Amino acid sequence: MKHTKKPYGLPASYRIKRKKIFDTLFSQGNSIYEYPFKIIYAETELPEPVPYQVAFGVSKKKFKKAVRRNRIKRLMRETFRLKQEFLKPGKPIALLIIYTSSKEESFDFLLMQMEKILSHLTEKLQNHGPA
RNA sequence: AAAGCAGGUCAUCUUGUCGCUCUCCGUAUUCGGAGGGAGGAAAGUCCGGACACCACAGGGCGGCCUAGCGGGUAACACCCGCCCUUCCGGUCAAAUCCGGAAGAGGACUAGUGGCACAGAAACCAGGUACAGUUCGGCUGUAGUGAAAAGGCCAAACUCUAGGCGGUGCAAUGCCAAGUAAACCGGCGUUUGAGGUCGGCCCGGCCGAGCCGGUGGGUAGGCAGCUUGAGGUUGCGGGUAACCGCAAUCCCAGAUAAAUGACAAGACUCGACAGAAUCCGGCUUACAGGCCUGCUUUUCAC
RNA sequence: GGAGAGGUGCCGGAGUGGUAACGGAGCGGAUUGCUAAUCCGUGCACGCGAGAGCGUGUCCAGGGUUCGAAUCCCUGUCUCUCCG
Repeated sequence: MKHTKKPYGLPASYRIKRKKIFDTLFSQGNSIYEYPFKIIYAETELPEPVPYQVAFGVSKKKFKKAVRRNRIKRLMRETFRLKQEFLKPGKPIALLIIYTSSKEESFDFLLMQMEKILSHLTEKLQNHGPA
């Protein structure tokens, strides 16, 4: 038992905190899309003993007010927290989840789409993963 | 009671489950418990400070800012009181008076400059037409224009009075890790390069390295970081802004960056909006509730 | 978070108190058998007019100073740049 955590928790160690990881994501990352999310992901070494690290992004161009951006990032974090069981990577992976729409969607819709995109991602990783 | 105006104040609430962040406790980064967890504007960054570094921030020129008088304040371009000017309303009208609103409100009898078009003439003056004349280029009228010979403009230069050194927490100090004490060119070591971050000069201080290019490494942690011109209540002073004293309280501190989700319930169905060193103002955005004062109308006594 | 710069017609871009230059695009006309090139005219919006044309407004938005503002001052808004 090297690491335990609450099944629906999302502590700080599961979030990306290094600029270096963001640089790898932007230069070498692959992407997958399912409205309104876009996930940029890359298999890479992580500074913490966790299976994955996440970050959430909302464009300032699309949401000018800080309150709205905060709101959407909180909804995204919440949906990921509740649906993270659908993400089963073989290797350590970093992912950046970006909100691409310019309007705020309902929480239920976001839950559904988050489940979809994480399942697709897991599928894709298992097909191309251990090559 | 209703409507309007002005000022102040509050900013949906309650419970449960899941989750985030900080502090404390339990041998505890991971588990558990207790407690704290956005705003009146947190915003714009428009002013004023505190604080930090640059020299204990010094002199001159330049530059920038402020503008009635008095007070408040750490300070201000803010706030309070008074005066003045302009505008609106009240009495048939005017003056006065009463009520209200607005105002960057020193100086064009120091100088410089500007006054388009129109008009005979526009700031050095000059003198058109008509009429009257005491014949003196004297007076009046016409006409153009915002203004016609004594004026206007300083949110024109300027003058007067006063103020301002610069840079900003990505300031600054410390710890750890790691690369290359690399290569090329230029300047310099008491005959002084360079630094002293705003423009220039002077003076002073530091001073053996500095500048440009090529190429490479790291971008982690701690302090600053929240107890403060602090909040609440009471008493006292002052027309007021505000100040004094006493008691009491501790009320976010993140760093790819914490306050969210779901369920249930209540009502007046919830606006604008999210802390990033910290305060005092100003300005802008904003659903509604409550309180106080004034005015008008209606009803009751 | 902090420090600055700017916004002029469809596009680029001058003007910094007195009638909004200039270039390109577009549109109309001339030239041509047709097109390109060339030459001439034309900023935009609204209103009036049969038409030629005329009037009013317009320099990111609102307010102020002034006889008069794209220009000076204040407030807001949008865009861009720099700072370990």
